[in-house]
Amino acid sequence: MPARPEQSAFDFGDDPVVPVNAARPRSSSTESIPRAAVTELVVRVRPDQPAIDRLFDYTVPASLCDQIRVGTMVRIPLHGRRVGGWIVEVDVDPDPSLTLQSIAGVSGWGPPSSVLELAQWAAWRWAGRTATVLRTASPPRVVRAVPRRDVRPAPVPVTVASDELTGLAREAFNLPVSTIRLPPTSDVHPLLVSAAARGPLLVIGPSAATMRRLSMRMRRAGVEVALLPDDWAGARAGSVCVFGTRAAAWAPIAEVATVVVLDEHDESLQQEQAPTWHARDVAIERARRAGAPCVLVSPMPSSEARQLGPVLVPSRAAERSGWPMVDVVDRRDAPPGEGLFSEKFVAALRGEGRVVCILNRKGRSRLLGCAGCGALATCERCQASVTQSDEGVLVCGSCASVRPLICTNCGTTKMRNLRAGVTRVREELEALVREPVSDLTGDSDLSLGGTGARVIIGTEAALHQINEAAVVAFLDFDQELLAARYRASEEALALLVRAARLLGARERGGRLLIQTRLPDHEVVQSALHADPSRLAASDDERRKMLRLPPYRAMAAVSGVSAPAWIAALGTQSAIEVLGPSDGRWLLRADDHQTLCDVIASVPRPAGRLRIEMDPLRV
DNA sequence: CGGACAAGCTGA
DNA sequence: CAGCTTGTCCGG
Repeated sequence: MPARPEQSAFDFGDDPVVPVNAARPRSSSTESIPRAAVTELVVRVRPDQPAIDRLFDYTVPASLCDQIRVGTMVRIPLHGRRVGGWIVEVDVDPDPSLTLQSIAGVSGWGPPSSVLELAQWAAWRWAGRTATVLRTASPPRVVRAVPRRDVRPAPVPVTVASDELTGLAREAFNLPVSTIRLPPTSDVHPLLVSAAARGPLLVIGPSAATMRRLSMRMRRAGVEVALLPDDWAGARAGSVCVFGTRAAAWAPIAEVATVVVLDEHDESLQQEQAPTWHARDVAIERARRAGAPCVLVSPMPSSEARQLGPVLVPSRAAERSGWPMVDVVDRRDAPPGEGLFSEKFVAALRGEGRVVCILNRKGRSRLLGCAGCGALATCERCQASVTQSDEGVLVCGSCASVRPLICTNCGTTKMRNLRAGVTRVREELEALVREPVSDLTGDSDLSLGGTGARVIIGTEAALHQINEAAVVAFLDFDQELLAARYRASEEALALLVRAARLLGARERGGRLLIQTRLPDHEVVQSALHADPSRLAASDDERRKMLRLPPYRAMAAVSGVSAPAWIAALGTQSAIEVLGPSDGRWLLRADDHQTLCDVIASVPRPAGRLRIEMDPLRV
């Protein structure tokens, strides 16, 4: 393959680049005698160590001047050692009382200036350090050169049928922030093609596999695409569509005409480690700064999205066809002893095609009772309930001590499994269908061989690892509906969305089977009627009443220096301090502006302090 | 972050 | 009081 022409550092168009001879004499009002006609170029650098949250000035050797621009990654001498850093400003007037050192070298290309500024905003918004965010925004490996790209006209979409979706898209492109409610199995490709016709497009979604697939289809449609994180240099070259997962919110593009966030409701769009930035919110701010529309897409728009802008809804018929058929198995009057296998489930199991059974409990048993005296099996040390591991021994859920399978009350070794886990249910299923049944949990490694079994039982991890099924059955959906998390309902519906994608559109005939004692629950009803607004309505009410996000801004504070920091925070009328519980405080304010400003105003003591903005658990 | 330097602790 | 640990400061 012929080598691609590489562009030299200074014929690149997006940022103002310093000409080689930019080192100009600085006019200094405090000096009456003019300095030498040519002084050295001075740059301001942010070190890549998050703990050093300051900027430092350095001179640039003439030999490196042509590689210097805002964002360039450099090595700098600092306090007797060398650290990395980003140039944040070029040609600055340094404090004349300082003697500057010279940068030690240029390591490569970095984010454009707009992303540098966005990172600084995110550091405020999620109470973190700018350098932490900038690391995410920087190339995974050193980028020495960026490909030259001839700017070509944006491709005209190959007459995408002027269907409903493109109509909704046109509406969305005229709004700063909006959400398109697209059912789980519908195809977003036409939407992306019409967005790409508007100019540089940024597409962010939760799944790397999906983003790869969508980017390849886009390429086949004649659009130049850079897929992150691999093609960072290609994205940096500009005039291209960029696809990627949550970190792509920091894609190194100077200009963007449209930003699209797919599966906006998905929790994996939020970073788990602090700062806990959310790709949706970064994307919205980014689009706002660029004057571009931000289009959120989701089969079940989050309450955050509903708060941020209008939700554009397809016709009832279109939405219905994008959800699978749902069988709700009402277990309220299940005969005792029927266990997890209802008649309807057994019938579905005996049909054709792959059956994926979901039970969010690992191991053999999560709750055991003695077959002799009826006592619940508990830990000898801490009284918590014990579970039975894959190996058959009893393990305490809270102190992890292990003991053999014996009743501490009467000495019997016969135990009744009151809440079976995946390992045990796999054996029962195998006995029932008389064919091999595979189990699949987060610990399973599918890369070796994969599971060829027709019937699969797994935790929700199975929904990420299998991509096709004729039936998906939730054996105990109440566990999801009743989980003690404030987002439990949304998380439960998100599981049904995942399941729907294994089944495909309604016309394919796949069945989504839900065993529950709460058949009237909004989550179940939303899936049954292909109408997520049923959950949305009740969710908004509840969140308003309980003063939860998005009606309030919240942050969780923990870590060894949390008590000291909370003390320094004191009592302020603008924010409410709750806790501590388990060494964790909750802060609440009317909005992010208030909460973030207060947090930023309190200096951080030394030691570990974790501030989790917009926590998933409160 | 991590090097420098100071103050504090230990043992003969 | 040397020799070592622990803590605080600060960087261009």
